Amino acid sequence: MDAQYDPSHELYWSKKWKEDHVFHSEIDENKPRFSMVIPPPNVTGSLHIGHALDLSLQDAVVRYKKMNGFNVCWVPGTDHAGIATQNVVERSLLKEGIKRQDIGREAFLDKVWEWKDKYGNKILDQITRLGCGVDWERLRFTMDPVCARAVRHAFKELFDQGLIYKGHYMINWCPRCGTAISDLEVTYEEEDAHLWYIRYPFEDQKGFIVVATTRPETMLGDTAIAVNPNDEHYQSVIGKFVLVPLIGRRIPVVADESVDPDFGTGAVKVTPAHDPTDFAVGQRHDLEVIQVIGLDGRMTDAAGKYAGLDRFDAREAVVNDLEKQDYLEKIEPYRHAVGHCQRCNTVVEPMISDQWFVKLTAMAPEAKRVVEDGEIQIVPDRWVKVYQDWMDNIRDWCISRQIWWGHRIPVYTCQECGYVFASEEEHVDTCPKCGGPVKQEEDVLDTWFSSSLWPFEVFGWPEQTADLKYYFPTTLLITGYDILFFWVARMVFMSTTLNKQVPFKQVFLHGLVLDEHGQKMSKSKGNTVDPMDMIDEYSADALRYALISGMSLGGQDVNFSESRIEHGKNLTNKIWNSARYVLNVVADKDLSKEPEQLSSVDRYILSRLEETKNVVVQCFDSYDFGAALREIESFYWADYCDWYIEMSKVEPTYGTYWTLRHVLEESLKMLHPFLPFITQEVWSRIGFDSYLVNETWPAPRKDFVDSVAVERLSVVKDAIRGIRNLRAELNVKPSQRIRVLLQGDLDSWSEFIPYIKFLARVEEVSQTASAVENAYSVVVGTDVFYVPLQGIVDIEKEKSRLLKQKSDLENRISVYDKRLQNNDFLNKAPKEVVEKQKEERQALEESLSQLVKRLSELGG
RNA sequence: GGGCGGUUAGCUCAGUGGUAGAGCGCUUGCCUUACAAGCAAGAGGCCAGAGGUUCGAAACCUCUACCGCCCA
Repeated sequence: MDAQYDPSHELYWSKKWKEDHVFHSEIDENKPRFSMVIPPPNVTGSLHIGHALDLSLQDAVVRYKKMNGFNVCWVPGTDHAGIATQNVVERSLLKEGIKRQDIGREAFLDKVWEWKDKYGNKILDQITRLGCGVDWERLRFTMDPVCARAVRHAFKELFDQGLIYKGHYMINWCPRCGTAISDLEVTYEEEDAHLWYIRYPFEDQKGFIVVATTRPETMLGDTAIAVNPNDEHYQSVIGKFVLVPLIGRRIPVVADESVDPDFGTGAVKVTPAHDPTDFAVGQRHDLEVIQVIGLDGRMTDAAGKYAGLDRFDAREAVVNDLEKQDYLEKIEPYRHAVGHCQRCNTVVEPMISDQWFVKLTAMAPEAKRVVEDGEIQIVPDRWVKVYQDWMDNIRDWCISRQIWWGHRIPVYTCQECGYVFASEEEHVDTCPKCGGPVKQEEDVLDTWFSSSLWPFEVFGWPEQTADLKYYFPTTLLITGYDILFFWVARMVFMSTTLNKQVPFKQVFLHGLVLDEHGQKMSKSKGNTVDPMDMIDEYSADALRYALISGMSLGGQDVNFSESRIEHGKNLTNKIWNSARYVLNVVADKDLSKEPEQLSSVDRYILSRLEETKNVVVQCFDSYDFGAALREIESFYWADYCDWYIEMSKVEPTYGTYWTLRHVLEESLKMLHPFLPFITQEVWSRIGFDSYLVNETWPAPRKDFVDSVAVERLSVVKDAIRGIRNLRAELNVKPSQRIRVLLQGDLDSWSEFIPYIKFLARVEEVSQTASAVENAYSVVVGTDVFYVPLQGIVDIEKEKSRLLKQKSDLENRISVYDKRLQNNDFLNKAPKEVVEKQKEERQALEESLSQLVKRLSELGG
């Protein structure tokens, strides 16, 4: 084994796991079941750091559950990402000067499939590289025939139940993507903008009414002015008519409750075609709807002389003309939230059009109930409230997209009789009623529609397959809180409606990965981290370490830093070298039998191992993965490597060798969910030809719990640290061995003297009945170690050392005294706490009296 | 406007009512034959502020300030 750990074998193991179907699951009624579906990543995408965290966590759980005897099934797959994928292919076609319309729908879709077949495996390879133990034989793509079938079935089912409908409503339109998008796909950003105050003259030309707007270009589509019915200023104008500046359209002043009297002048313009609130006002007052902005973001013919202008150019032009013609009262700076397309950041245009909707308003109560009743447990539970609030304010979901790549809406209209129906069949040519020709809807479904069926469609739904019955509902879902609404909630809607069952029993929502200063990563900030670069530079284990060790129980965001991943790399090197040492030492030993004799030091590390096992299991069971990892790491590095391995070098016995090896093996098992590669590699170096993930999780060994040994060792460590500290302070060369005299019960120390000699570089420890002249001293409890040094002992230095220790002790004791002299404390605190405090004070007091004695010997 | 997080060492963060921990960074000394990707020893904190509950608060409650996120 090399002195430095080389992670290049990671490639070997990830390939082996896949080739040997290590993570393949089959139905097995004799084992407890654990099933989970991967949040399917975008097939056009590559792994980003957020995926890496999400996948590392899932993999850790999968390995942990598998080692605990579960029949684990983790289903992998990718998402067809309608708009994103279409964009990518459109862009590449455009390089050849081809528009998708030029080649038509079918040819275009062929191109997309070609593209997918060529590049769509990238992210799957990356998942493999990260070490993920997914069931590759169950790999799914959301456009697979089985998923397409599921989508059609789900659609028809919901359509027939009246839970999907087509409607003429205001939706969010992205002019760049050329499609409707859902409310969730709009992100609002605060922007510095303006409020333009525009004069609308009354039709009799006697005065005008001033309205404030952030969007002057939409005035071309104004069909009313609205004021609040209770606004005294405007009582007299309600019912009157004004003329829209620049175009002269005659529009009424209406009274509507929705108008905020405190906004602007208290009077607002109403453009039903281009604003959701105005749309509602328009419906209430039966106003005309004039669309002045087209689907391409340019002004329509209805905009008169502005027709053809981009909406933002039109804004400038309109403002310009208003100013010229003296319709502009004033301009104020104004900060407000502007909706952008989540995908391309284009400013979203509210637009009225015919779209398909899922009636979430009808489905929300059940989705709410299953969480309320605990049928689904959301962890951390603070998300429950967020989820419930969202359900309380739910709006129907616009699912139609004006693109080609995706699941085409399975609704047909008979060209003869006009019958409209949804079908589950892949192709429908004739009307089931009259046999006439039918025409299918052109639009495709929101990608999230198929994603919402993911946890059951991957098991063959709607067929009631054996897999579906066995693996569904899934046990756990792990994903980031950022897709709670996008995905998690929608799966609940779909499953509770279509299956009358929850899609998963538990959801763990983790935080997002931020940069090292807690900033969101973004390309424009230039602070993104490519996980594959990190893997290349540091190893997948190190990356997994950096991500998971940064997690805390509350599901906080994880700050990613290179220093953390570097530490992960150091940890793997530490594991490597400690294993290298141990394996070398035990190489020729037959350690098959458990030893009959164990030293205190052996019992100490075995007992600490038991404590660690307990904590780690508790952490896993409470989804505290970061703490689990930190706990094992600290046990392995601080207890096992820094103390036990070092101590094992002193007069090793069979028990020592056995313990060295035992703790190594058990530690490897506990580390395996987090660092699968190095642990597997070392496991094989031990000589095992098994996969570590198929080994059994370390079982508790109550007989190894030995608090006395742990307590003894803590004192021994204090002695060693004390002597080391003394050496360091006095600049004693590491190579120089020193003599030590113990004032105290040598017998009680005898077992540990060899360790003290080795670790504190002590030549000899002998006993002394009384204080030693000309020596430094280390007080450990009631005992004193004297260290006479050749040459002159600096009495003043020794005194000041001891005085500092004395005042530290006195300070600590005074805190205890304050507490123990307080009658309220003595009466009200639990007895065992009082006892413990007394004991602790007593121990400090004993050390103090030794110090005082020592100081008086020095004449201080 | 409504809601949710956060504020602890220079930086990034853990912390379960009983006078605070880690990693990185810093100082000092060590290539001590597992590991310099390491070892040892150290320095460094009125736990954001103010009230309250409690025998006792970094932790529980209330308010304030600031930072961040989500929703409208």
